Amino acid sequence: MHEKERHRIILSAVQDRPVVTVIDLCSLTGVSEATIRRDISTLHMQQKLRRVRGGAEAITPPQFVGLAGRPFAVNETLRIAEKQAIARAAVDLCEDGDSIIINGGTTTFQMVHPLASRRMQIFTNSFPIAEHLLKHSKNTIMLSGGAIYREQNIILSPFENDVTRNFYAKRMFMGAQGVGPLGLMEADPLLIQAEQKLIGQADELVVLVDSSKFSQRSSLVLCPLDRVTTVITDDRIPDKAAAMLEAADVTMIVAQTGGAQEDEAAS
Amino acid sequence: MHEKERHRIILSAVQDRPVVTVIDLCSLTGVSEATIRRDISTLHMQQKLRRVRGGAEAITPPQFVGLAGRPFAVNETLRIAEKQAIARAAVDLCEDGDSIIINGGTTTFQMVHPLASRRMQIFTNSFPIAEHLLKHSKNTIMLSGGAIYREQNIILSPFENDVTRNFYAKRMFMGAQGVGPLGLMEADPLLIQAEQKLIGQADELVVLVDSSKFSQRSSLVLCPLDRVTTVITDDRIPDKAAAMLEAADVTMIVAQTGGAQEDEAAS
DNA sequence: CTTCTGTCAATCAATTTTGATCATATCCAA
DNA sequence: TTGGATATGATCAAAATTGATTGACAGAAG
Repeated sequence: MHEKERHRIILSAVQDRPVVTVIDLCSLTGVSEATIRRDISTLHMQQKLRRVRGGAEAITPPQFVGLAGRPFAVNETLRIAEKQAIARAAVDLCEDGDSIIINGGTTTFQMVHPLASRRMQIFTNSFPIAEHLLKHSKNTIMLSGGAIYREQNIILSPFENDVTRNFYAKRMFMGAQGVGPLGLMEADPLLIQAEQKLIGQADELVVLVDSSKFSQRSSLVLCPLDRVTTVITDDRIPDKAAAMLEAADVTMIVAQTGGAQEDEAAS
Repeated sequence: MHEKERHRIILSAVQDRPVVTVIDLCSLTGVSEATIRRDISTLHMQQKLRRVRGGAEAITPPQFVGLAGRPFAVNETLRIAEKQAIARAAVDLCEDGDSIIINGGTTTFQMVHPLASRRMQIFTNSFPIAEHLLKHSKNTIMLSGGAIYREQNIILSPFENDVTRNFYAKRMFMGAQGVGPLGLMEADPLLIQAEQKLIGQADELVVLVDSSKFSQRSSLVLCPLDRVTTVITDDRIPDKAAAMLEAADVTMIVAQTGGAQEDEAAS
């Protein structure tokens, strides 16, 4: 058994379980404890795992959901003011009693705050959105089934015939990584899959993107612009992008980031 | 039981209720009070929780988020010791890597603490169980789709062809309102519907019921006894009930409520 | 006021884990 | 094949963890 082989086995075992003991790894590899300890030391130096008393544990990627219950810890605070203004404009499109679909994302997540005082029927594939609305609102919440992907914070089923197909709404709200002449773009294939599953279950497609997204380009095209009914963005949208949207016959709503809007806050 | 595992379980338990006593954590982990106190001290230094007299509390004050916030607010504290012992025995049946189904309920919810240090595939229709495991464990979580019923805390889809049909597991764990000669009984038709949807997706059916459930009678029969593989209960089970289970060829596991119990069961 | 109970810190013994050392085995190149 | 370098296994002392015991202390009960 070569060193590389053992290291692969150790790393594999560490991924399988929260903690692996030296003894476990001994019986797994058939070598002595001393060797396993040396291997763990080496891998610890290489940051491939963390060494703990009695064995090793997987290096924990920065806990996204763990700490204060704040999902999307990294992205959450980026352009927060714009996202909140955009999300508020999105909720303003709705009335109590409406059925809507909300696709998971950091921008759409901001819709939960204005939605807290509403009573609507909300279908989502986002666990944090469902969680928040469940705790802080009286909306009816419907959830798509499937596996929970921790990194993306969405629920996705690999099957075609799930409950998603049985829910139909007037509007669907979603974000995007970028918006260009080719349409909506996304970086993560998993998100593409989740979004394409929901598109088609609603009449109108409302896209929430802050103005920086018009200069973003990603590798994967989600859907063409003419499928989009409305784009909500902030007031720093480039003229060229506005023209592009107009040419594609997309309704554009510009949310004012400034304070002009906040005294008529709905209760 | 290694230090990391204990810490996971302690943090998991602390999130569950406003305060956890040292004794609780002893029976939950199977180690001595001294060790638990040392662990609490360590976690207190790490700001992972706050240390209080008699035990520990979460660093974030218990969120008072209305009725639906704390799962099962009323039932939660009833017979908590029995439920925890039963739930622990249930998790002891499983090994890392297993696929299981957990039906929502107050007893099955207690499985989340011993599950915190596991790495398994878990399918559930309970939002609180999914939420807790997502935040405090590394298990793979799969969720059934549908509407979230706030009172029962479960997710239920009225459709036949949802993702539930695509998940199959070795074992399914569930609670019940009562157990009698006719079989498992439940009071809420909604719960019946949810449970019947999951029964059949697993080989073995493991029922978690504290001993008081053998004198309960409810109006609705969920399934006959011969569908049940195993019943886990506590040591106050009446002889008559034990005989009934034996007659029905049901394996019975009696979880010891007291602190001194088997801890060599693992692996 | 006394007693009792539960909690906690300190201490000690037992066990486990670790680090270091050394002898042996294996591999690679000359 | 030989020589040297490296990897492995075994052994043992040091260090860390754990469980049990003890006494101190605070609050409840009598």
